[in-house]
Amino acid sequence: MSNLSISDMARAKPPTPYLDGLNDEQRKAVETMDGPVLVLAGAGTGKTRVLTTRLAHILATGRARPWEILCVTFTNKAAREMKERVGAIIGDAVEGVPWLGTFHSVSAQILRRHAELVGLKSSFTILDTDDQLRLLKQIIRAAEIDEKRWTPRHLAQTIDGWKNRGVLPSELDENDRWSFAEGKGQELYATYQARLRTLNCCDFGDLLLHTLTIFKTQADVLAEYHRKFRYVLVDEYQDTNVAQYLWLRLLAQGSNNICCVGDDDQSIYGWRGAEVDNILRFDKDFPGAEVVRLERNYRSTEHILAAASGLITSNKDRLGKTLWTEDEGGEKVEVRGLWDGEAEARFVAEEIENWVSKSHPYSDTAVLVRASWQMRAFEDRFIMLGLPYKVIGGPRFFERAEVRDAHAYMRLVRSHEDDLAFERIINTPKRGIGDTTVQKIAIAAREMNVCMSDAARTLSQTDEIRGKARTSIKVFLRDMDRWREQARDSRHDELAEIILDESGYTAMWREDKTPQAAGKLENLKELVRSMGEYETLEAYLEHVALVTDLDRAGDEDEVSLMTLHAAKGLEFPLVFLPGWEETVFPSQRSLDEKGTRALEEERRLAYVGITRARERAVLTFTANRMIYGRWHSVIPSRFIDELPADHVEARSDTGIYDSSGPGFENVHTPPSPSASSYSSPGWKRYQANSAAGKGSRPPTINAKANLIQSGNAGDTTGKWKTGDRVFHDKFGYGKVKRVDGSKLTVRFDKAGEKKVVESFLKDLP
DNA sequence: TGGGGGCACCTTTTT
DNA sequence: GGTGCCCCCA
Repeated sequence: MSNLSISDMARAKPPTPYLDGLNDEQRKAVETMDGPVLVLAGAGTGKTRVLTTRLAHILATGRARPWEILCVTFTNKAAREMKERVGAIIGDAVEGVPWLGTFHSVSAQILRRHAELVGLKSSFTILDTDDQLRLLKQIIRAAEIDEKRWTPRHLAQTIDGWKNRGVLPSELDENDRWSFAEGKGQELYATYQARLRTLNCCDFGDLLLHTLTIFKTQADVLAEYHRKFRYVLVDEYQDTNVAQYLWLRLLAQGSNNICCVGDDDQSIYGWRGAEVDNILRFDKDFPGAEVVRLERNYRSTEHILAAASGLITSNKDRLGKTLWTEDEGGEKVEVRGLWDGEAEARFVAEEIENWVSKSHPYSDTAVLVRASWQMRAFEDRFIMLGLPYKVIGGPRFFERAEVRDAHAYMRLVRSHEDDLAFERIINTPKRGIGDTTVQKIAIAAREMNVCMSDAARTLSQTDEIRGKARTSIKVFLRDMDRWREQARDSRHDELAEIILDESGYTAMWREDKTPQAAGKLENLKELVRSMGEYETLEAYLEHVALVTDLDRAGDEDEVSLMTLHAAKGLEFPLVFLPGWEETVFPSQRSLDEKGTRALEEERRLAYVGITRARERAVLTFTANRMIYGRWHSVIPSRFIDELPADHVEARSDTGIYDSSGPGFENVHTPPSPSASSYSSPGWKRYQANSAAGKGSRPPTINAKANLIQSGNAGDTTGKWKTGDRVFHDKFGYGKVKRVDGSKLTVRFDKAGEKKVVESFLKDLP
């Protein structure tokens, strides 16, 4: 391993202006070459800058030509950003970095060149989740498995998990085999793969898995890529799964020049198969690896950084970094307790208006939630106030039904063998071709060993299918033939318009009087427009298969509302982090499923959240939370306790938590679920379930009105009787002394005070 | 075949 | 609380 020192390099090459302004650690990360390098880049330390500069540096110093560099990212956004930034440094030559892209797009490129090695044609289509589920459903039905108990979704997840680990059907171990439908998992997986091959299809996982198989089994192909790729760059290494890791390791064996950039503290996709372990054992996987730490944060003020750093030290599985900033002081992280979700939304909206009134733009602020259902309360409030906002990562354009229908038409025109497309649109719009007819066609197709279009053609000439269905099929097939004819000599976007029109698809939505219909028509217009941006139909379809959303103009002055996951890589001067309550954040469900590992991942999510803030981070929790129409009495997140007190300022508006003194240490944490007030049968059942690894929701506690009855988990009807233990927002815990219609007399523990709480029942919302 | 009503579901989701 | 899915009925 020869490691040139920085001065050696400076001597060897002329000064390089793009290196100006980098700090020492960043320079080291850019210039350390000739061996594996792991750049541990903390939040806000200039990760993307280092990666792009490194790529530019390799090109500028003539170490490799653009097509000799493999550079993989996870998102299209990151890939695009890199292209732009490298372009800005070294000029237009980037157009010629053909192997810069996402894991999946690079894999697709490779796979198209060698598809026949895994039994596919190079024109294979990339399936989306919807197609995948439909296919799996058919397979489960065919295997006569109870599809209620073993759902297609469940199978999709299981198979995805296997693919993420790079495991083929034949390679499953005993444990895996039994993880679905009493040992039938393996067979189903094999059937699914065989079906995909017949249909000449790939799902997302296959793009990587097939490429991996080729690398593993075809030494000459691998050698070709070893010769080709002299440098390998990887972004967000902490999010790689096992398949991606194996893929990278095989490719990097050639040059041994691999540079991975990542942050173990920001690994938040474990539930999708990402393995933090990959980054944790980098130096063992790649012997002689240099590890460069980027620890200077350019984003946040001292308090924000310290609060986040303090929190993340509770994690055991981490390499450890000490982030620092020159931006001393600033505002402490604010923690606020609110009565319920509505109060929380009111509070956040008010704070945003305050901020804006000090002549800041709305776009300075973001609300980051754990789960998307939390967004609604904020949307309601924002709409009521007329406060401009946008939801980031909402329903995806290319996943909308109407867009997918249109794609199916195009796919079927392109290839009449696309059975999935055929099934999707044969009766959309309604043509009187129902399930029975489709089933007949499917069975005939299987018997004759032809595609469904061909089977339908044959059947329509016999008496197998009669009446309306028969004429409809004939018309449909004739239309298809005509469109295929037209496809030869018309632009694909114009053809799309013709097809949507003539098939009656547009008309279907025009006649639809539901409020959504107008939006659907808009989307179809947008679809035709975006098709026009691609040279060919193939290029367009490849693009939509690998890209999940259209770019939206992001320059409007609006508050951003999104999940914590969607916030990775972004930053805002003012960040709100609502819903820091046990069961919500950390999410009870992920804890139930994966225990400690999940807890650490939730903590990393908290870390990601706080580190999005440049100037102010405001964290809120409530006492009562409405989840799926039920009230839950909730307690503050353990993550709040884990924040270093010196960097936090806590206030409470609820009266529940003792706010008599200043400072975080005076916030009274209510009893945890193990404490006496939560020792009801419901809680016990819940705890037993959790311990046994079974997911179950915490019991519902009646929290309507201003009075919470503690521990009546089973009974949520709001019946009160003498002796009930109660909890009041102002007076704390107490005992019911007398019940008189809607009037309660309660003695409160703390003050020993007797209060008459009137008419709370009739105030129920 | 297609529409209506009952019912189970309900996290995060770069590709 | 809202939605998508399945079954049953016309």
